[in-house]
Amino acid sequence: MEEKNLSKVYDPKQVEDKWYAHWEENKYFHADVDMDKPPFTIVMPPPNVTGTLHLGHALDNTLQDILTRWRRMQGYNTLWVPGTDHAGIATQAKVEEQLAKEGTNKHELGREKFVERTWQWKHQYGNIITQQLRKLGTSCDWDRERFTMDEGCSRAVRKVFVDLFKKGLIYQDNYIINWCSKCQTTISDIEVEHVDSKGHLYHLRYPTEDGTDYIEVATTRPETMLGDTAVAVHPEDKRYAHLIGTNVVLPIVDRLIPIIADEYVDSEFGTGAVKITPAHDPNDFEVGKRHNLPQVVVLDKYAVMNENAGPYQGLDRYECRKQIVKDLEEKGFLVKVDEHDHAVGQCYRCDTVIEPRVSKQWFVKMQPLAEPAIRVAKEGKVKFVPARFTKTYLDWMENIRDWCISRQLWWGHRIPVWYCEDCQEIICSTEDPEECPKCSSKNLVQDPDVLDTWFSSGLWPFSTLGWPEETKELAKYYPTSVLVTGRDIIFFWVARMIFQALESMGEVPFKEVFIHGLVLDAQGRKMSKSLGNGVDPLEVIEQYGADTLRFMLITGNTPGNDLRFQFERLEATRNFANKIWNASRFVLMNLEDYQPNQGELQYTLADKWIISRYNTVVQDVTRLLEKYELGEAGRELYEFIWNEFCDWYIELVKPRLYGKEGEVERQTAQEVIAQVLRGTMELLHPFMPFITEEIWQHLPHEGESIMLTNWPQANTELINQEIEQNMALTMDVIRAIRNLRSEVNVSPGKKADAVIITNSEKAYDILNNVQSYIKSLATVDTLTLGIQLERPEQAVTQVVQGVEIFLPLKGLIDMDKEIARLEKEIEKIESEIQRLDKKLNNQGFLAKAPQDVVEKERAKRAEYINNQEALQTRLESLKK
RNA sequence: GGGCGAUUAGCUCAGGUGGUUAGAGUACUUGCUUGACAUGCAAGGGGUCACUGGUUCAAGUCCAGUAUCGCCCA
Repeated sequence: MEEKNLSKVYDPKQVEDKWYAHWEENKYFHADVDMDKPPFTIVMPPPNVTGTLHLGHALDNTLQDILTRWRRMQGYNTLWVPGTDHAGIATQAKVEEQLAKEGTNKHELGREKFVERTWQWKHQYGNIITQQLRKLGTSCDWDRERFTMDEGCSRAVRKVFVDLFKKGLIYQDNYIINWCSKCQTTISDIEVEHVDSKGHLYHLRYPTEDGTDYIEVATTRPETMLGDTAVAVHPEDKRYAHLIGTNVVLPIVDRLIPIIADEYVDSEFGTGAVKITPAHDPNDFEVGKRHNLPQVVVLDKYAVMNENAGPYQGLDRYECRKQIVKDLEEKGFLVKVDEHDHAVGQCYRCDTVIEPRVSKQWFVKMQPLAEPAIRVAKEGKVKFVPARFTKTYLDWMENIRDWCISRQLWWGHRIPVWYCEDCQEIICSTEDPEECPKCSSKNLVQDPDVLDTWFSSGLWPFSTLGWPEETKELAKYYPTSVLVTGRDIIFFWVARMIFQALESMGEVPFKEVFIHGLVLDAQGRKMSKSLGNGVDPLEVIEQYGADTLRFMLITGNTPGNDLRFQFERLEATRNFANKIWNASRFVLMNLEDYQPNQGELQYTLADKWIISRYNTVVQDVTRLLEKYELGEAGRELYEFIWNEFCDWYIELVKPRLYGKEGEVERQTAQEVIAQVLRGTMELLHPFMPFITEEIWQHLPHEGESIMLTNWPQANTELINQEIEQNMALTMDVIRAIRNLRSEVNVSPGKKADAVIITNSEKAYDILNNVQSYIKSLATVDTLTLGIQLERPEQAVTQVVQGVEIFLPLKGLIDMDKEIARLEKEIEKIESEIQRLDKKLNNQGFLAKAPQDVVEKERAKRAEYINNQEALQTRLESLKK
């Protein structure tokens, strides 16, 4: 930025990439583990390697970057660990897609080659998102970037698995799981999304064994009847009591199945009798276990009917449904079909309808792990911000079910379990075993499944710091300070990190969890590929700059709430960046001969005021950041910069900077404006890192970079209420004159005369001192100020804080209009006085309200009375 | 069915521990080639704070209930 050739419009492209490269090259983001300062640590929620940056990432990482930059400036030993997640299903799907284009598939390639190929893919495309994060300005320690499948993380995964296995907390069992027939893998309960949809309720008739009677059952999935192994009724349901223990004949397959009694049945729903398919429904599975019912699997892993489906073998599940309904109807077993709304489980990745299915899988036993995880949240050792999310977390933790962790994929952490082909021994080990420890056979086969991706991300806060090695990083930076993530991911990730950390480290993974909402489109809908309403943050950055995107995202809402993405707000924020730019341009233009700390300075009211305001802002912004109120902090900076620094201080300081009032005056103005702007840029730096660095570098400063400078400290002695009040009066008077000018259409460029009359010596002194401000900011030619002056006849009037302001305009005033205006104003003030009178005549208020509140109300009343009397007097003199 | 959140200006949102004449941005009206900025400046208009009760001297703010919308869980 050559001070003389600044462009009038801020162009982020000239600034952002340049500074990011500079910071990164100089290792400013790198944390020195040996630095003897208290640590501040964040681990980044690792985005999927397959992913590209979306607005959710942008928000999440902006929040983290603000906290990180702020703490770093405060002097903490600050570490922000970045990284990516291997994203099992998603990544595998990408590579499979590639193979399909090449006319091959993973089976032809073989497992080993496929995994190699996926690593290749990762090396080629896996850093797209980390490059995009750099565009956003994230100040994470790229030297410590991690990947959930790198060597260290993989060691951590194996160790945890083996430890849990040895404690009996990981087990293998035949159980009903959620099967995605498209992804060809199991998924955990929380990966199933329940989507409301319109379906049908089919009422079927199952004849009794002797053929004299029948029982009617209702189902939404008639094709599963082929796998029915019982009909259940409620034990106290009188309608069916006589049938319990007898058999019915399953239509079409002609198999005898018993009628059983189980409390799970809801007598009110449908006919009160339900068909039981233990192999294809989670509830039925439990019923089946209680009653020792056989499990008849009728669907294969492609959701196609299998050999147990008799004539329907080979049909897709939905074709089978059509066919079977038709057949049942023909044979008289179909009673009726009702419309029925229900929630259908879908795969969160591909939206395919999930098929519950019995199969042998690995599980984590949750009860013993959940207990300490509940305790730390209740005891506040892990604190959620906002606090209400503690309840979301606890509700889930307290009702948790065992976690199915095996996935039928090739990309991921392979389960460290081997089976001996000779003696059937099961070997669980952190190292690949050479031979069976029992029979010494070398005929070992590793379990083909891999682990749920969230198993490894659950270890992220300590695996990234080197665990299970006892690294310096682990000692210094663990537990981490805060975790920042979206509220949609509390169950998936936050909960799992907490219990994994408590189990493996014996300590919480982070002290606080800062939860934010989702970024929605302008209409308040979730952004999704199918709706096509997504906004690409990189395009936004290209068009508006990263600072603008960041600031818009964090000032647009309050913690935990969702945010609507509106281009209008983006423009408004871009204008703010431009405003900062131009204000700085102005300051720099007037700083060419500036020499810091030159002799005695003469501070004016405006100087003392902006210094007082600045120190208040330092206090407020720091306090708000401590409370994670980042949006409020940003908004306060916005208002300070635009409304106070630009609109008032710069305007007030112009004459002095132009040298119209002497050399010391000019030097003082330079000193104050340079210091306040520099401090303000430092406060704003965590929010808008690029533009603040660019400006800071051109202002008088010490140090290499704004991001390494000390966070401003408030000097409370310079916060001065009296100064602020005096300035408020000055501003009120200036506004009043401007308002009067506008009322009577005196064009802004035209100078006018003004008369100011007050009966207060204090007000006189204050205003006498700021005559030059009033003249320049209200474009006043001759200003007459006095205590007992004669009131001009031909003039318009306003009264503020008991001070009467006149704009004498001979012949230009419509007296009737002016009278009407004054009457309206008096009316308004009188209603306020009435309101205050009511309050001040209330004995309860006088007795119970704090004294200072009462005093404040009295003072307000006195001022209104003062104003009202002045206006009244004026009105009467005009009416004469 | 259970839980959580939202409801404040035309629109998008702020409003620590109750006490402001209820704010901002945007949109709107009027006037401005103001020695940083028209991505700007100045002056305006615009709100029964969803509804009903309650607590209190005092409620946008606290409590209970109702309605509408959204999210999560079953």
